[in-house]
Amino acid sequence: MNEKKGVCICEGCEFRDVVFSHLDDNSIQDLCNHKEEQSLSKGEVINHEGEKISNFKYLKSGLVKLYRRTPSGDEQIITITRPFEFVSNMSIFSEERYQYSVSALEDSVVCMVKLEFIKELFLKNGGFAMGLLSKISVINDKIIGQTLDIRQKNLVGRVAYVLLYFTREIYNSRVFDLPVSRKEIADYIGMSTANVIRTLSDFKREGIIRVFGKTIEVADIEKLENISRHG
Amino acid sequence: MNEKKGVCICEGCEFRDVVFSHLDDNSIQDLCNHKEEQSLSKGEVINHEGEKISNFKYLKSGLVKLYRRTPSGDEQIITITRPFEFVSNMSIFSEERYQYSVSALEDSVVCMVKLEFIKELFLKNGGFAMGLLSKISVINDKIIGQTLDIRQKNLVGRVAYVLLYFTREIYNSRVFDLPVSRKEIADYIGMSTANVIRTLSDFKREGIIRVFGKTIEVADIEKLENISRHG
DNA sequence: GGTTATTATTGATATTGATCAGTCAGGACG
DNA sequence: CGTCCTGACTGATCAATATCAATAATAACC
Repeated sequence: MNEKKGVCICEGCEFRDVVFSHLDDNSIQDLCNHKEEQSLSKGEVINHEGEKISNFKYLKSGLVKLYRRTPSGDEQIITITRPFEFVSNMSIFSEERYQYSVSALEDSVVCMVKLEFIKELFLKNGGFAMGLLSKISVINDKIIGQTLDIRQKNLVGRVAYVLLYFTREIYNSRVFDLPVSRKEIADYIGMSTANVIRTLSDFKREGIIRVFGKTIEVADIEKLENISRHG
Repeated sequence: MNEKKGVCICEGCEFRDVVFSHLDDNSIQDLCNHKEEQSLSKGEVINHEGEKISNFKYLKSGLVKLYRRTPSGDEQIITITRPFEFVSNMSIFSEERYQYSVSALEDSVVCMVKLEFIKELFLKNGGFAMGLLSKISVINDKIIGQTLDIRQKNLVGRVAYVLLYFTREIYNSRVFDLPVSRKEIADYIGMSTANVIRTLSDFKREGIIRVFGKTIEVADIEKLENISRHG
């Protein structure tokens, strides 16, 4: 978990456009001086459920999962998301502590700024505040929508749904390396690991997907969409 | 659907403390002059999924359900909530149109202000912006948490969970009139109506609840908690 | 490069929940 | 007061999914 401080290359940061477009160059420079970057390897945890929130964080590169632990000790994955979709946890302004954990599914870089600093900015600058609120709302809506989508489908529909999610939202490619284990897919869609595997095997047998180790190719995306829609 | 305009009794409004505590008396008066109240009878719809968002709305009194329609035409209830917990839809600042529908489960009063007006206030007044963001975050976290809680339980656990939800969060009483049909409970917890009814009958048989028509009394709340926790 | 530990896979079986069909009870209304 | 209609309820059966157990395939590690 390697940390760099103050290295300011914000000019090229994609996130700038999303939330920070309301800041002038001075404010951005100021922000840069307050930011820290953190490189994380696959598997490392970014936030722990229950930990005190002290930084505003966003994902600069990589891929993360947002999850919590159920009373029975299982992991429940809330969402999987890539850069700029993920702004800290949702609740940074309303809660003292993280509601959920976040960890890296691929090597990732997280950018962080002291929460106090962001709060001041938020209070001073209405445009920034509005941009941030919009961003957080969109993320929340996405999570809620996803959860409801999944809830309303059956096993095969859910598996098809995640495959399409990786294809479209995460990798934007019909061929990709699965960044999660079968068990993690199961934790995400709320089904048993054995049945996730079985369903993937079925898809393989029917020629809907091809599997080479961790690499998956979606061969028949229309069929997958149909299954996801009607499942 | 009866509308009153400009009647300003904001001094007594509980919502004021929640979000509007950052406004001075003038701003509040100004806000009052821009607000409209709407009385709705049980069953009436407050927002339609897909409709254009033009007002900031909050629930002054009553009880509402937030729901959407699945592709197959079933209703999927996202949450059931009482006054001050519900601030318009989440996405008022990020989306053009409502993502979900909202309708009244009991006679309700909704207070509304033109969205433009709230946006201006948001831009001008950082404290107000922060208050609003916090409120929206809390609501979102609650919805996400609830949905995850439900997802992770089995049939009996889910039914126990909603009964406890009504007891604790909605009515704060072990005796209450169910504001929803059995089918709505089913749409809420994602199970079939028949099985919801069966489970309620089981609870009745085991002496965990008593049922007099629409009225429910939770007789053994510890047992219900156990079922909810382990179910 | 062999050994060990995980993770993936599959089949058999047990549970859980959905569906279907039918009855019942209560309210709305002529 | 009867009839219609809707929501509540129940039993029987069927379908979906979980669980358990036993290998196979991979990855991790000395």
